[in-house]
Formats: sequence, C-alpha cells, structure tokens
Amino acid sequence: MLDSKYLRAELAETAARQATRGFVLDVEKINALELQRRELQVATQELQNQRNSKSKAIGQAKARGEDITPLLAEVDGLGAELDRAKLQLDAVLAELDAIAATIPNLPDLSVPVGNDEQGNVEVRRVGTPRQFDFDVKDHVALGEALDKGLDFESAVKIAGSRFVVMKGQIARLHRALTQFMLDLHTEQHGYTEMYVPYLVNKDSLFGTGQLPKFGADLFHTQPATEEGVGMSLIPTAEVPVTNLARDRIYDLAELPVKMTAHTPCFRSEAGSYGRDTRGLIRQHQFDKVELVQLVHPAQSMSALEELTGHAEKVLQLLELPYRVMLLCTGDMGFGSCKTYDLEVWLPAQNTYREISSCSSMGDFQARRMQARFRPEEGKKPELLHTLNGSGLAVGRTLVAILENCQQADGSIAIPAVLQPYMAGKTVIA
RNA sequence: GGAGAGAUGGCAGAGUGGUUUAAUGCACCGGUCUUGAAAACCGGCGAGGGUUAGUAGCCCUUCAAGAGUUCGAAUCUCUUUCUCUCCGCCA
Repeated sequence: MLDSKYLRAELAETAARQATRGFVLDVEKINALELQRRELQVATQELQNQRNSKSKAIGQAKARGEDITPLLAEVDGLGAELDRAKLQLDAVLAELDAIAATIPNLPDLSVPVGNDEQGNVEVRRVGTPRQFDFDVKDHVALGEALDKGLDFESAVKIAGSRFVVMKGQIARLHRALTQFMLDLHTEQHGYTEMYVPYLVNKDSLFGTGQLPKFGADLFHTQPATEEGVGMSLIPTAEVPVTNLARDRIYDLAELPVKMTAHTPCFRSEAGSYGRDTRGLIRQHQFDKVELVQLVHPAQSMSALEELTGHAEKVLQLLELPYRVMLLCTGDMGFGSCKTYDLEVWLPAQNTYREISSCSSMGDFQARRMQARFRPEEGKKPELLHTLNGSGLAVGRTLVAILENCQQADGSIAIPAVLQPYMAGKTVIA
C-alpha cells in the first residue's frame, strides 16, 4: 500500500510511475473521491464533536440535579444526522481503500523501464555451463530412471497433476538440499531459523499483498471472500514470516531482523495451464527456503544486494551456473519496488530458468501490516522496510542438480557440499 | 468437542451508564539535588487519523474484533476470535 498522503499530494507523479509497470491509475476518480472524503470527514467529525460535548453537558446537568429535558431536545436529530454522514463517509472511504489496496508498489528509480520479461536486464553471469560429450537427459527422465526417484504417475493417482512423489535417494537429496540451505543461512549469513504455520488468515495475506487481488492463486480451506472464515495454504514462507512483524514496533537496536524458514509452498497456478506441464518446474506444492529481512529504510537497498548475495551463495557452493536478472518495471511483482531474479542453467532446456526471486518491498508491506520501529526513544514509530527472497526453491534446485550433475550412465554426481548430508555418498546411481 | 472464567496503554492493575479528558504503580524520558550515581522530589510519557505551511494548536477514533441499545458505552445486549482452568479425544 502506498502512503495516502503521498498519493494525494503526488497523484500525477504516482500515475506516471505506475504506468511504467502497466498499471493504470484512475486519477480523476481518486481526485473526485478524495474531494468527497475531505468534506464528509470534516463534517462527520464535527458532528461527533457536537454529540460528545452535548452529551457531556447532559451528564453534568444531571449530576447537578437540573432538568435535562431542554438539553435532550437540543440533541434530538443529531444522532440521525450523524448516522447519515457516517454512512456516506464510510462508503467513500471503502471505495478509496479498495482502490488503494489494489495499487502496486512504486518501482525504485533504479529499476529499468520495460513492458515484460524482455525488458529485464542481465546484471551478471556466474559459472560456465558444462559441455556434455553425451546426449543430456532432462530431470524427468533422469529421476524416473533412478528407481522411480521422481514419480509423477503416482502423484497423479493420489492427488492430481502438478504434484510429485519422490523416493529413496532422490527424496533424500531433496531433504539434503533443504538442510544445506538452512545451515548455510543460519551459520554463515546470520539468519534465525523459524518454524511457522502453513495455514494463515486473511489479515496475513493482506499484509504481504496476496489479498485482495491474488486470492485465485492460492488454495483456501474455505472461500476467502467470506468474512472471517477460512484459512489459506501459504504460497511462500514470506507470508507467515513477514507477518511476524505485523502490528509490532521494534526497537532500533533489534534491526535488522533476519529470518529464514523452510516450508512447503502451495500455489493453484491458475492461469498457467499448458506451461511447464512436464516435470518439477511448476507444481502445486513445492518446498522453499525463504529469506526475510526487516530493516531500517536507509538500509533496504544495500540489504537487497546482501540478501541476493546470500541466495547466490547457495548456487555457487553447489557449483551451478546462473545469472542475475534485474527485473524491469513491467515484470515485477505487485508489492516489490526492486527485484533480482536468479536464473539457474538447465542443460536439458538449454536455457536459464528462475530459481530465486529477491525483492525489496520498501515500506509497501510494512504499511499494510503496520510493521514499525522506533527511530529514537520517545520518537514516533516509523514504518520499517521488508525484503524477501528464495534461498532457494528446493524443487528447482533439485532439477538443476539432476541435470547439471548427470553422467553418461544416468547417475548423478553429488556436489561436494551436499555429500555430508547424503551420508558421505558421492553419487546417486 | 463439553463446562466454566477471562481479554483495559510497554508491563501490572482500578474502573458495572455521565466529574474517566482511562485512576494508580512499575518501567521509560526530561529536570532539581549530587563530584558522579542511587534515593527523594517535580514534570512528561500509548497508537491511528483529520485539519493545517506545520513534528504548533484544535478535533475525531481506539479499553480483543464486529454489530446493537442510549442524548451518552471500557461499563448493558448479541455474535466472533483468542487466552486460562477442568473434562473428553489425540501425536
């Protein structure tokens, strides 16, 4: 959510910047509503003021034992008038809130302008794709050949498409990756490991920006549109972890807060029919190790570089070639003001595919969540900045390892850093 | 799942319809005193919003959340959520 005062004052500027991400801000409508809001709010508060002071006068008169009948006559009709004003005001406020809740974050000025992923800018490439002297197989073929380590058929039977069953050494490799990532981030990068709920309420989804706009991307235990009922499966640990800051005021000394969590993620993938239907790339359920930081506003841009580096470190240690993409205005997520995607090299697809997305949300989520810090003892609390990134998506990392570390006989050479997590094994055959 | 008791500012804790503009204590901040500190004393001290040039003043909202009764609600009524105690069930 954007600052309503800023939105009012800099409406034209905001509209221009939103346009770069393909979002049309209805300036005239907002101006008209704002005009009404101002008038109605002042009028309503004035009526409330009258009611309060007159009611108090009645109380005082009664305490003195005076006749309060004339005073009661004075307030006659005031309540009805107030109700009417309030009703109108609430309607206008609701309309303004509804608009505000659907406005994306403002892109940072360092973000390149572009319409779609074609406009993304490659920042750097790390590692060189390996040259194979045999025909590479994709992860689906490799996984199935290894004692049905990846079993999509069984998953269809027990759940449906876009799920997977893992077995034996592949399942263990998947677990090993998770442990490795968590250990790296907690022991080397200073994150605190968190275990969090996988089902969350509406307030949390609003806080991080999934609601009201993106409810269709989630799985809900009951329709989330109904007031107060139903929880939703988390689409990312970003939701429960970032919401730990909701309605909290941190001391300056507590910042930055750096948290990591491993959770399954659930996404309905509505609207992605026909894309990545084969394999592990796009699933309804996948595991991810998430990095979240809560920082002082002055630190958020440097924290984004740092956090992105933490995610990159995973790829470097696994010796997987990747590149870093700076997303353009048109390709960024709803709440982000700046995003780096990490794309890992997949030899079977002969291309780089997204494996992590690291974003600074600025104060966008913090404002929705009222996540704040106190800059100085006795000073007013200010909104902090939130950042998050995948460090990494575990399923896609598994894909990258299977494909990049495959050998001519179909076996998989286990990266050195994972071997301690695989009981010392060096190869999966 | 059943029965009962609760939810008040950072914490503790008064307050059962109008001198509550939420008492008081602790914590915290500023001051007096002191070589310095402690103690004592004095003052301040929640959050959100509106108006505004304003971090000034004034005003509104906020006592778990929502709805209601009333001229007036922390206080009365209803619904929901959560917490605690006991029982049941379970990992």
